[in-house]
Amino acid sequence: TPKTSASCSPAPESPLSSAEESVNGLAGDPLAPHSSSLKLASEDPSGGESQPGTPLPIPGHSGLSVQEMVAMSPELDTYAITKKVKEVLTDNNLGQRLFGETILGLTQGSVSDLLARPKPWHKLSLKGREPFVRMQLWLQDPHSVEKLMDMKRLEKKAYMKRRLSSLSDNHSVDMGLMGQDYIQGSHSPGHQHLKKARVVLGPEEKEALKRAYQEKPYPSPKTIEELASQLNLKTSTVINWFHNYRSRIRRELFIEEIQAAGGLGPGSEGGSPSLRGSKSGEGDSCDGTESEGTVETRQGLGLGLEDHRGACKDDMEVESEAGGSNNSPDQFDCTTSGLVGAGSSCGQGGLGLFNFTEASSSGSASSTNIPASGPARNPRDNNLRKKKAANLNNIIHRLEKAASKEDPSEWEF
DNA sequence: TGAAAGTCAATATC
DNA sequence: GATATTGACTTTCA
Repeated sequence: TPKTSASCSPAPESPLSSAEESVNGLAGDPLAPHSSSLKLASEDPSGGESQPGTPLPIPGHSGLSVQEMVAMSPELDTYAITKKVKEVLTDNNLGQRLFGETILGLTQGSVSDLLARPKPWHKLSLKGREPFVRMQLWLQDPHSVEKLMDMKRLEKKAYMKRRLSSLSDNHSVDMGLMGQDYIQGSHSPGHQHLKKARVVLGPEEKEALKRAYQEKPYPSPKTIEELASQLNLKTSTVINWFHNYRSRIRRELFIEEIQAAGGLGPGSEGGSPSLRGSKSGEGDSCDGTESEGTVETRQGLGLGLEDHRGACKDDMEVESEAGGSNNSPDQFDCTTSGLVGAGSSCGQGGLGLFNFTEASSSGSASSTNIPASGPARNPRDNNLRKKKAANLNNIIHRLEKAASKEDPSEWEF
């Protein structure tokens, strides 16, 4: 995991003081967290642990529901947010589980996925945007880290207490450990759940499914049946696999595109996911039908969290507008992704999360996502192009097939 | 209504 | 022990 040290990032003890400064400068912003104060579960009089599904209230915005805040939020750079969150968590040795359960109301796996493969803002539903808004607000809280640390300490303390009492009770069974053997929420031995056996597909099965996907990303029920019987799987497993694979490959391609857009290699920093979003993967990638906005700074936040809409921006165009990849990762806070817009100056005069700036999504000019020409900049680029070409070929193939059949019911999509 | 999005949670991996 | 992966399921959306 690459760790970057932000040249103008705040000290770990106050990771986002610059963000707060910028936020506090927003007089009149109804959503600016002026008196930002995360209410951690440790502050909960009940002392109860925060669980996924019961995220913390949004600090400083008690009058607004999360949904309202999400709806009012300007476009956020999800990639920059997750990058910063990862950085703060790593720097302060805070785990995804604690962060997820306390701040986002999500499980560790979801957090991991979210942090590793954030989707572009404009591709997220309102629900999907919620964790990013929460992350953003968390980042804005100058005491976010210490509160989470307190939480961690409390958890550890409670755990030790449980261990100790179970030991002193001299139970034949260690209740403290036993809970782990039961499905969450049911630690009673009397409710020993039958854990649903998890289907684990073997390499050959996966390979076969992938091959089938290459042939037909949207297999017909008949094909699914055949695949299921050939591989000795349930049809629902095959259906699920295709759903998941389509969804995940789409995200993978998105990440690759981001890196390619910035001329970056794997693991490189600096590309913004929202530079260019695309539906890719199963052949519905940007085909010129998706509108886009102009690349324009949306908001600064003092975290370099500008966002850029550009679903199908030409690679070279994006590269030039984005400023290429010359920016050092060290400059993240100020110049995330090399996308610094007016008003973003690392905590000074930056804009808050909910400070609406000039929206740019209206003026749409469609352009193909796959450059008709232009030299590939790196092997990853080539790879991406090949994938895109394959997808387009797939679309063309299906269209041709469809066109050759008069009866629409015979069309296979 | 079907596909996509979002998430959980078991399990693999580091 | 923490994080990553992924099959399954629920919710949302067009």
